[in-house]
Amino acid sequence: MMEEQARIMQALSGVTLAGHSVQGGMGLPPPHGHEGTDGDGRKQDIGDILHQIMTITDQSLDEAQAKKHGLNCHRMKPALFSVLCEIKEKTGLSIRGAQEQDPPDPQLMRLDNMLLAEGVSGPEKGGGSAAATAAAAAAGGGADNSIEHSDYRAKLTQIRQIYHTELEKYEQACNEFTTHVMNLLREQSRTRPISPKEIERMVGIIHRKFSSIQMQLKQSTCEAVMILRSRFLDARRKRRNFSKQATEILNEYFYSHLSNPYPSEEAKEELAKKCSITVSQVSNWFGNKRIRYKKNIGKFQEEANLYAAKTAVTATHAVAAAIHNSQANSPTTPNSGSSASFSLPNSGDMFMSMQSLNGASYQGAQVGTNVQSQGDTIHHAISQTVGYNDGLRHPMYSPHSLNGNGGWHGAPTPSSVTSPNEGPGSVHSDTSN
DNA sequence: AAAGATGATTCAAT
DNA sequence: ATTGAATCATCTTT
Repeated sequence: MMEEQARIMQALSGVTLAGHSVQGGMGLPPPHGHEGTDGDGRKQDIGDILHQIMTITDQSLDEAQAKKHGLNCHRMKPALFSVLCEIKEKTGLSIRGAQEQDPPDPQLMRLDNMLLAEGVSGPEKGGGSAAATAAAAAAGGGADNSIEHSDYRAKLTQIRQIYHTELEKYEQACNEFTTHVMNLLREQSRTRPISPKEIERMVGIIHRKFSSIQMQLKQSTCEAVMILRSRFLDARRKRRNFSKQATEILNEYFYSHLSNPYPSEEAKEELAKKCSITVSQVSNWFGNKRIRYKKNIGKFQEEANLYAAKTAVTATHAVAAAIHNSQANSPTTPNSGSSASFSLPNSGDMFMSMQSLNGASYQGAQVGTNVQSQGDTIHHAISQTVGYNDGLRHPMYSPHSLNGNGGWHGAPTPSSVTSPNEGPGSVHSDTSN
């Protein structure tokens, strides 16, 4: 692309450098064969001209120069010139009015904006890194990536350099070309009337042409940046497993809320903070976890037992305290005390953990009234607990754990009392670790 | 290198 | 807007 342009420039400048001579040559042909012959056989004209140019000799050049000088000094010249001016005045106006709009190309603006946003066309250093970090933040990751960034930034800098040098070349070429054309026109203006407006218009045309070329450059630069981004910043390509700790936390939450593993927005935020990942990553994780768990519960039993036991250890205290609490002031006062607000309500899951710990022994001594209704969940827990107690689980997982029809969403625990109150009061006290 | 695990994305349904 | 399901692309394990 640029090469062509350069070549064209080369050629043109060659012509213009020899400008005087060529003009002389142009004037050389049949005295009446001037530049207005564009009506019919243009190709033939070009062929003729080429032929004439090829056959120019020094001698003929001198002759032509002499002739030209003669014409310029002709006594009738001023008069003829003014006539030409008049004619032009009458015919030229219509042309001029037609091409007088310069709408800012929306496409170009879009490209410009994007390049600016991407830090390609902006200021040298700050723009690039700012855009890079912004993009990184958007892509998710957040904290870990800095080494990959340097690579990305290096490539981006490379692109920016190429872009700038090319742009500069374009600018320079445009300027050179413009000055050449203007020189040409000025030279010609001695023999034919050329108004400044016309020159201006010509310059405008040239600039438009060049800016369209620039747009191509910008376009391809944009593409390059996009490709680079997708290569380096697409999180899918640079997948990093979460830290052991993070999966630990997530799993704890998941298995301790197995009856309804849909963390609220707040819970997600808290989990995200604890795991130093983003909220959407938490959502992803739970989405994947749910579907994969449901898809093959057997495979997750061990894990489930593990985390059930783990949370049970901590939950036991809580539940025990709660039990104590509720037994202490069973009559009327619920549990609005300032002490641990283990709002028993959400203990549907806690209870499950208890089950895991104590086996079915707890069945009779229900705390409040609420737990009974969690039939399905309890079954689930029990089935898992059995496997856990056996040490090595035989494939005795109960596929009905998810409510037979499949689960969480389709039939959300037919229970009436306990679980629904996950709503306002449940601050999701995930003090599970 | 093949197989499995895992985080992310896409698409349709709600 | 959120979710389930399928799928992709990568990482990890075997």
